[in-house]
Amino acid sequence: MTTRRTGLREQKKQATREALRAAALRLALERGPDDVRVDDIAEAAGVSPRTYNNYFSSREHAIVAAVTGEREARVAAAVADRPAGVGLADAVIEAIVDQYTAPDESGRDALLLIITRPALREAFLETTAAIEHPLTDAIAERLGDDDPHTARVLAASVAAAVRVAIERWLHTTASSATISGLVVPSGSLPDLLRTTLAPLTPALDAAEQRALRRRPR
Amino acid sequence: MTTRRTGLREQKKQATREALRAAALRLALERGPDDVRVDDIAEAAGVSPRTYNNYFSSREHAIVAAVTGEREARVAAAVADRPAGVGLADAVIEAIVDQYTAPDESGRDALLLIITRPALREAFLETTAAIEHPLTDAIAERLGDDDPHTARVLAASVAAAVRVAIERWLHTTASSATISGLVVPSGSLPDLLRTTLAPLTPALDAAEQRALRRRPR
DNA sequence: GCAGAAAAGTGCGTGCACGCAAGTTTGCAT
DNA sequence: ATGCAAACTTGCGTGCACGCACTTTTCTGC
Repeated sequence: MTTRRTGLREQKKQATREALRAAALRLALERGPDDVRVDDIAEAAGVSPRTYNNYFSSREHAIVAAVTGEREARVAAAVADRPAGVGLADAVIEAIVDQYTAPDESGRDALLLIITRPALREAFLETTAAIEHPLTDAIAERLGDDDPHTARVLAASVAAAVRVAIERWLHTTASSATISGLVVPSGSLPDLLRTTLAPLTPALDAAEQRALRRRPR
Repeated sequence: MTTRRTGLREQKKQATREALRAAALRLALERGPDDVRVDDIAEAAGVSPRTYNNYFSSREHAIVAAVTGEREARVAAAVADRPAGVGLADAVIEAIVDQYTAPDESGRDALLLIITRPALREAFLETTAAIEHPLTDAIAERLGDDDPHTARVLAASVAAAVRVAIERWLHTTASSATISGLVVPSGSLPDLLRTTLAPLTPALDAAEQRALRRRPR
């Protein structure tokens, strides 16, 4: 199940990617994200600047990636892992809530960093799009791959809704963080995700019913 | 109803924007889009290169904008114009189909240009995101602005679905265009849009029912 | 009308993304 | 073992996005 297409090659690749991620985050935390050049990141990770952007298309992506990790894969796995008994909507929503609540990103200050800088917030929002394809597969699995297009649309919609939720979360926490100093009341994120995703429940349910009717197990 | 915030100022601004759009498209058609520098576009439109990207964030956006026009505004208006009797789902879906079928973009060759070049296809896909905010307003209007958040999520989902539809359309037409030469069988786009948007109908209906129950007219 | 404010356009400098064409490492099969 | 092919890295060059400070134009209140 490990994503190991080929041996040594892929290992080094992941190692480089991880080194870049770590270096980017470390430097950003040390100096503040505006005083980090991609040359610095590349040097710290021991690769050429040119190689750097074989991995990341922007400085911001590298930093954000260090915080978000491989969340998209984890979300898809979490959906697949829910017992077949629970409804599709529940499976999807709870999987997402779980993965976005984890151990609070194993780095509060990193999250704070992201929240404050506009460019990083932007990049952070963009990561929501990454769950679309893994989630498509996970949903298609549950619907029985008869109609992969429906799964795709649903996954895209869920991803869009997650984006909206995080947008709102960033909006509110940015305001309150400005006021209260350094408080990051991330406590409301799960609720925000649930309420934002709620309007999509009927669509998920309907698709599930259709699938059951077509392929009664 | 005209977006006229202030007089002469806004006019000149729109004129410049239009000049840039036109210049970008003309040059792209003349020389092929890869041989157009933004300096050329700026020069052709009579502004400095620096001014150019006060208007467009990339060369591709300028070209695509010339073809898509202000579609997002037209979609929102079309939704608002549907009689109050028709259901929300129908209003939204048909408005979108209409606006994406118009007179086939008043320029077949321009569309063909977009379809062939990867960078332009990318930019074209991104335009779907632009309908989110206007559409949010239009949907909120129909739902009675009690809960603007629901409207937002639905609009974002619809935009995502439209993106998926166009992605598929580009995919299929790119293949068939390669084979058959210059044929652009855009005929299937409306159908594609309808089937792709269909899975969202339950969500739109449910939101509408909730609104009706809360605010029986 | 006129003065001051606001906004649009401009010049310049910097950092970055990305294509291309080597060079180098890894994998695989003989 | 060894040679070949594919993948990854690298240097270099080009075009571009964007911040900043400044000029010019348009708007607003007196």
